[in-house]
Amino acid sequence: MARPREYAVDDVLRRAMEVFWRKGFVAASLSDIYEATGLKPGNLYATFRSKEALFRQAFETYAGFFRATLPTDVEGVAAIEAWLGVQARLATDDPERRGCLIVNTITEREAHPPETRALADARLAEIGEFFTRHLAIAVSRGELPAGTDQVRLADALVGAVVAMMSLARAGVAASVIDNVAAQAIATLRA
Amino acid sequence: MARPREYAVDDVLRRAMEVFWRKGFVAASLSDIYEATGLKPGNLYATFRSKEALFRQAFETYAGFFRATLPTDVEGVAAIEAWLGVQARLATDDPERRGCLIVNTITEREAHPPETRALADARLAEIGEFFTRHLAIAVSRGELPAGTDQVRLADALVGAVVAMMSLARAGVAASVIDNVAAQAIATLRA
DNA sequence: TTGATTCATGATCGATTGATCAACATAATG
DNA sequence: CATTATGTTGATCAATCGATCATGAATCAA
Repeated sequence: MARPREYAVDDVLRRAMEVFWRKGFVAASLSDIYEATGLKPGNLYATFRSKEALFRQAFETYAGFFRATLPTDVEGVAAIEAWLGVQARLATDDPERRGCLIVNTITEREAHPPETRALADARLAEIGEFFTRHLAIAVSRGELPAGTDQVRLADALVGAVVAMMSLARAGVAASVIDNVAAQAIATLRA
Repeated sequence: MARPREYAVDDVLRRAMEVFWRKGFVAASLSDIYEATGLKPGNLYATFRSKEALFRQAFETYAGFFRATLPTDVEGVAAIEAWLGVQARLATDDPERRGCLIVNTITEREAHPPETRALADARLAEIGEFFTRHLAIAVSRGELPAGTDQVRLADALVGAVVAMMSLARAGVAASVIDNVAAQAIATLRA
């Protein structure tokens, strides 16, 4: 073929992700994207079909980073505790308090076509699967009582993560977010 | 004076609220508002200074309805349980799954000026105050142990409500939302 | 009835939106 | 070197955005 790209697609996606994450999909204009990425209209549209398609790829870029925060060196209750702690730290450490792009996208759901909604649904489901898997391990190991309502607990833990991210974006005190995580962890120890 | 209004301001605010609630502030165009309220541009701007000012009043209209869901006939643990149940039911019963305008607004925070952000902050704080008040009552009544970390519990309960509303908008199964509420209630009974 | 005052209407504003496209640049291929 | 193929650029598009304003209608007070 001919003429190689002068930029890395990954780099552009990461920069676009930052814009969408901070401003939201609707409020983020393509001018914002041009400025953040250095791309020009024609170029961007040749590489990424549309604003919506670009968003989808930027969203998946975010999902990749998000997935990378999941602990891999521990299992069961320890894995759940570790990840809640990581999420709390990430949420409170961000000076811009952007929250989580997945949660933000869910709130903007109305503005997106079905394909994008499905993508957000799938990423949210992944979070549930993480908890479901490690709760099962925890019960099988005896870290949690055999009678534990694993589904209810998993749903509540998803709720805790979603809450931490929403509250982070609200700009509440770090202690509030820490307390949501701490209370969720305390429940596991009961 | 002269010529009375042909419409009730309350009615217009309620209709505008519905639009903002469903579509979000940025994605809701004034055309949407004109259609929903029947008002014409000049008229709307004469009555409500700007889109942002209209939103603020519509937001406070929502806050009024929201506040009205708080239980007044019970106190302590019973009040908390009752309200979590009411919120779960409202969230899952809504066929449009709009979630909560307060939570939605927090996510759109970046798009709003300081005044509007402060309004959203204040409404979120109200939720915390409800839990704080009834937790104190619960402890003083002996419904909860004296050593209860009331601040942590209040933060977690705010988190539960925020989570229910975010998850409602995500369109998750009603059981997930019910489980978030149920787990929060279970924590109070431990 | 007249004058004053408020309300209602819709055309219109400049700005910005997401998106397109023709022209040109650059690299690999023959 | 010429051809082919892809990448890059920025002018430009129609549509829509939030917002304004001149005009006329409607009501009350005098």
